Order: sequence, then C-alpha cells, then structure tokens
Amino acid sequence: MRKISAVTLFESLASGVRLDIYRLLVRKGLEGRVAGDIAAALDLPPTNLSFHLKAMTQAGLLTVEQEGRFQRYRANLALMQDLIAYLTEECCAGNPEQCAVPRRAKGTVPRTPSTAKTA
Amino acid sequence: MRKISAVTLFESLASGVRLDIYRLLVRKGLEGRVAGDIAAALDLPPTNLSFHLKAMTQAGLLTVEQEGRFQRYRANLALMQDLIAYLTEECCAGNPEQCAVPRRAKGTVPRTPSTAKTA
DNA sequence: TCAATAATTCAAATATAGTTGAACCATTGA
DNA sequence: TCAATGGTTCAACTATATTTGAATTATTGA
Repeated sequence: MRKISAVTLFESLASGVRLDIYRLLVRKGLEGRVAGDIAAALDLPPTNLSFHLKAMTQAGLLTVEQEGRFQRYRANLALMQDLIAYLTEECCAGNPEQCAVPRRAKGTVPRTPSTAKTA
Repeated sequence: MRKISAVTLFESLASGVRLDIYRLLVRKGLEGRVAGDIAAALDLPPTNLSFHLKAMTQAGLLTVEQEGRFQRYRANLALMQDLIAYLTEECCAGNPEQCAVPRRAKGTVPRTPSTAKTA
C-alpha cells in the first residue's frame, strides 16, 4: 500500500456519512446493498449519496456492480486488511517486545476466497 | 467506540502530513519523539506541526508528555486496536462463514501491558 | 536575572470538501 | 415505443480544513 492510497482510504472514512455507509455495507457482507436501499436506510438525498459512493469506490473501499438499473455496492474487506497492515508496518521497529499490535505478513488475507480485490 | 470518535480518528489520519506523523511515531513505539525532532524529520514549520499534533492528540491518537521544555509525543496503539474492532464489528452479520476479518472480543488488546490507554 | 530555546496560540489567508436542485443517461415494463 | 424508475453528473453555493508569520508562554542555562 502506498501512502497516497492510505490517505485516500482514511479520507473515505473521515465523514459521518461515509462511515455510516461503510459500516452498513460491512454488516451486509457479500450481499451488499443497492444505492436506493442505502439512501433509504441512511435518509440521504440521492445526489449526496452518489457523491460519497463515488469517492469511496474510487478509493477502492467499495466495489460496485450493475444489476439492471440498480447499482449494488459492497465493502471491500480485503483492502481494509491491507490498510491495517500498512498502519502497523514497522510498529515499534527493533523493539517487537513492546509492540501490542498483532501482525501478519504484508499483503496476506486470512481464510476465505470471497473477498478478493474486486475494485 | 462511538461513531464520533471513529470519525475523528479517521480525520486524524486523512492527511498526508498527519499520516506521516503517525507512522513515524508508530515506528518509534514507546520511545516516541519530541516535537522538534518530528518537525526536523518531516521538514514542517513548527506552527503547522503544532496544529496537526494538537488535532491528533485531541482525537486520542497520540499522547503527549512534557519533558522540560520539550513535548514528547507517542502513538496510542491501543486506540488503533479499538478502531479496527469498531470497523469490523458485526462484519457479515449472520454470515460469519463469508467473513475475511479476523475478530477479537470488543475492547480487548492482546498481550503486552505496555500500551495501556494513556490518552 | 535574562537571553536562548521549544513549542503553542492567534488571526488572516488560501485551499479543499460537502451539499443541493436541476438536468441528464440507462434500464425496464406496460 | 415511451413513461416510469434508479442513479449519476454538473454547477453553484456553503462550510470546513490547512497553512503561514507574528506574537506569546514556559523552561533552561549562563
């Protein structure tokens, strides 16, 4: 993960509206939700929702798939794993004994094949 | 973790400058760094650094301790654990088998006693 | 005591992000 | 075919964040 994408990802979560969108989609997992449902759930005007969904999708935090005239959005969980790894990379460099952060090799994602990067 | 603090934390990381500061301090672990060293390392004017350090400290992402006329800043690693847990709370609700996120009970931090919340 | 050092606060300026309604494009079903 | 539906884009506006230099506070060491 490069710095620019990390900043973009944090920007994607640094607003109440976008954090709500993300958490809603995390809860829904692979099912995701179509834009209209998200708008209804969060009581957002469609133009505003679209603005945020676009930003989040461009950041890679969400994926989108067309279903007829609906757009289905899903949270990209794998990318969140990468972001966490980036943040804690080199944590307590040289002093692993003082480090509270559970680490995993860079770029790996545990278990399921269902969250491959789709952005 | 409440939504308000999560948003504040993400805002704290949603800028190149602040992300650099945070990562620098994560690398330094318990040692941390004094403000002047951070300014030198990142080539920032002191007023601007101070602005960002204040925001990050108020968000709880950093802790600060006075040492004579120096201010020593450290990354609050425990809080980052909480933030990650908040994000993935209820991930894939009802469908844990499709969930790629490794989870831990809310509010817990693994291993070391050295990262107790100090903010 | 007092000049030097470390860092912060303040106010003004610039830059960036968020919101809105109107207009638009694509898909569907009658 | 074409009106209805789902969603996005655009342009204008509002709101918020970032940066800067000057002034300020606190601590230290001579």
